[in-house]
Amino acid sequence: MALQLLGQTLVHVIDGQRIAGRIVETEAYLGVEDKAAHSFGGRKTARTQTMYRDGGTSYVFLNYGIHHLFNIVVAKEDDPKAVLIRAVEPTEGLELMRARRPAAKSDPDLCSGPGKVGAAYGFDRSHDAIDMVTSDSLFVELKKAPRVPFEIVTCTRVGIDYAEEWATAPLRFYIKNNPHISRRAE
DNA sequence: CCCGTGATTTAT
DNA sequence: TAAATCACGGGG
Repeated sequence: MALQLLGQTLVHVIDGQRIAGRIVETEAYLGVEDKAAHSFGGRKTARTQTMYRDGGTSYVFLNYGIHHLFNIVVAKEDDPKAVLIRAVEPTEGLELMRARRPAAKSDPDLCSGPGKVGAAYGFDRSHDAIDMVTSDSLFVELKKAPRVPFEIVTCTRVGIDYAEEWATAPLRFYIKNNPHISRRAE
């Protein structure tokens, strides 16, 4: 699912204004087996319970006390798998994004990282556990085939060195040569 | 390189 | 109740 989401459009409507962008970088978190996942070992707490919802639910959590990271739950109920949206190529609402991300030095820097996406889209804990299938303010616009074909790079995930053998699992995906990703593999 | 920042989790 | 942890980003 992390692969299918690449190239699709993430939309957030605030006060009738659309913030949108093309998903260019994702990471998969594979539920109870994955030592890097919040739901590893079947952990079900106040924070992680939204990971146990049905696919299409948003999962937003606060990271390092500063950043709201946006994920999409992707499996069936009680199977806590999710995809982290790590980077987006902005397409609509650039002015709103710039206002929310004063530190960004250029447009490609607006959403080139998971914390940046959270800030630019205005996400916080109130955006957690939303059913994106029925929501008219937070959803993914799906296209059957990408307008422009792209190559995908597969590599290891970022910032999970503690996860032992799972730290090297090839579960990060991004669109090759896209200037809006957080960082290149090598 | 180094550090802020604070909810969540896990250890006493 | 206390301490450690952490799916990051910005500034030197």
